[in-house]
Amino acid sequence: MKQKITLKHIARELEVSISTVSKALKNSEEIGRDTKEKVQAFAKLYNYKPNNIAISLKNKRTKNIGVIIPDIVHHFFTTVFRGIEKYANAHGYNVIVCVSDESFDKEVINMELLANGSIDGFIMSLSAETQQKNDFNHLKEVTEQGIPLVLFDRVTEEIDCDKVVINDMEIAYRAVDKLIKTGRKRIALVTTENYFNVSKKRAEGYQKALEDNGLKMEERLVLKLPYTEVNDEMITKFFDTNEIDAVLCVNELFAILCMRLAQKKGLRIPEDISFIGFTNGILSRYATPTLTTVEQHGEKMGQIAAEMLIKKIESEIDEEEETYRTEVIEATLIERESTPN
Amino acid sequence: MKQKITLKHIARELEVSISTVSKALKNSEEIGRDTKEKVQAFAKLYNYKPNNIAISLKNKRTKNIGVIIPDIVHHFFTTVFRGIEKYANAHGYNVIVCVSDESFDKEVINMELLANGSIDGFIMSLSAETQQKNDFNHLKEVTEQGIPLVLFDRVTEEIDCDKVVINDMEIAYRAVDKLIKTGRKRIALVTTENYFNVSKKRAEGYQKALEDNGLKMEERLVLKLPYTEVNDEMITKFFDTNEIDAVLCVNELFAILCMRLAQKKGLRIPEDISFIGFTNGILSRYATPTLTTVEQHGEKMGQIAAEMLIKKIESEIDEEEETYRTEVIEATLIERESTPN
DNA sequence: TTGTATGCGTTATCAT
DNA sequence: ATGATAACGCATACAA
Repeated sequence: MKQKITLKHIARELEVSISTVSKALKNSEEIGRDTKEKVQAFAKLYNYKPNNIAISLKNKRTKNIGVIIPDIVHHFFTTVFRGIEKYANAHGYNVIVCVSDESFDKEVINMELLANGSIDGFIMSLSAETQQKNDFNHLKEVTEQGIPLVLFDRVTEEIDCDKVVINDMEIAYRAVDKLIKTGRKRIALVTTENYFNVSKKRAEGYQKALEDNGLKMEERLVLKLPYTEVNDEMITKFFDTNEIDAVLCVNELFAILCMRLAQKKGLRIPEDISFIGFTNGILSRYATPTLTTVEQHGEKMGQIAAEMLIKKIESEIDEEEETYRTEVIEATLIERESTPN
Repeated sequence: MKQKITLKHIARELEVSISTVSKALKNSEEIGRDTKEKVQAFAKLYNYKPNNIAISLKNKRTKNIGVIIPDIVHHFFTTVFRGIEKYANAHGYNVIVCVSDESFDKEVINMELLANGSIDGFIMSLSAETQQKNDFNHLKEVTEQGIPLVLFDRVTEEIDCDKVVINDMEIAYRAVDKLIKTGRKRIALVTTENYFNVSKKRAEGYQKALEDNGLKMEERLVLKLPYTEVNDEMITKFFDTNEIDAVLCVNELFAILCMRLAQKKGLRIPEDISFIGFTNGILSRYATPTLTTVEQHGEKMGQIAAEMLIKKIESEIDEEEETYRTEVIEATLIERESTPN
């Protein structure tokens, strides 16, 4: 087992001082040509690489980014993560991921753990429970310590920091408007409990589009499903007790589930009923029929989040008069078979 | 901005020495009751938390695990990752993820970077390119340095280390055997290029099942698709030029694509043709018809990999007579609508 | 009971 | 041109 070699080893072996070795390896002008060559050759031979931890301690810079997301087995988050990882990696940063699992406690614990020197900044999306409790003290503490933070998608106005979101309201508006333009009049909204910030925004867009087109929003055309463990009955009952000719779903899975049950009921898609879902994931592309969706550009979102974070990390702005941005990414409607054209 | 507080700050403020503070916070018996209380109270008040980096440097232990996977937007890897993350987190470890993006170079670069002190051990699945090149020097260097390594799924026999795999050959055998038992005779295999270790194993199981049942394997019933950018034509042509009554696909996506095109051709599933795919992902559950698949138990795989790694990290075994295990997880056949029952 | 000194691996400042 | 020393934050063996 060849142990990792350190400056000290090289120094001892070559009978020079540690600082000479350090300088020689950095090609410092103040070291003699032959000494430099000797040291560099030896270092190459034994494959010397500086120890990251020691450098982190010295520089008070870890070159690590902490990413905290609610779930990793989830197309959208995965996509954002890819964007983060790519950008970070290309700029010399590594990524430490913690999954909050939609739990407030896990989010807090992980955040505090990483905040003790392991990372230079955070990128995160709030857990369901955190949004529900409306408790953001852990975020506040981190920002007060001067650790840069970027929130994406599931954000909160309670915290002053950089944010990346999509134009949820506008794109929901456009989606519903589009449904109306194709003659649909009884348009349902399938959503989650509205402590989800994004769901709320999407519902607003839905409502506004209806009203601007002279339709009024009916509560009974809004179905709120639990975030996990959806059961078919709720959906079936919803379709049975309402005449519906179009549906906007706040996520892909809800849309797929609804399409299935609607089809089972004998409805033809898109002739009798149209569907649009948020999250342009893999299901949308391969469902039958294929689903018209809102593309959230997750990878771009991640890339921008990473860009904002690294900029903050590397800028030397004197606290206080700090300035924060909220970047809004334009979502795109991807039209497929579930809506007529 | 309240700066992170260190032992030094506390010591200075309380006019005691750093080591007294250090010991007091560890509740050492050798510190006087009142001093301890004073220090602990102060530390709590200012929310003192030891700096992870400093501890890492001291202990030569980072409590970080490096995970290198080919792709993160991929159900199987994501699932394994979740298993790793959960287990690691529950045992006090954080996870640094690097995505090799199926590239040999990225794999090498990331591995070398992390190996310089950032992590205590690696969990990885080989990139496509690495398997193709059959070059594992980067793995060899890491293990020679005494850094524990666990390979999963895409493994190689060239490297001596712990491994976690599924019984690819057996489960492929069982799948094909099952197809035969339901009367199928012309069974196709849709696979990738066979430098993928797992694909090769699955092909072996396929062939053996045929032969054990008195059928012989025909090359023209084996379709090799490129790993990315599959085009429909290749598949269509394959179905047009061959009479086929069942298909085994080495992944979920291939199965979904094939099912679509078979249906387009007018074949009924599973009456005219059955399908079984590897990877029990989200597509399988929501495709029409739903797909019978091989469940690879990714989360369990990740959990076991993490368990093996952490055990190695924390064991004090004297190099040399080290012993490595290969854990084989039993895959399960999940029967759905794409096969008759 | 408390404090001093040393070391983890590196770099930077200041001698020589 | 080279080396000694201090510092990053913490822990611990050893003195006092």
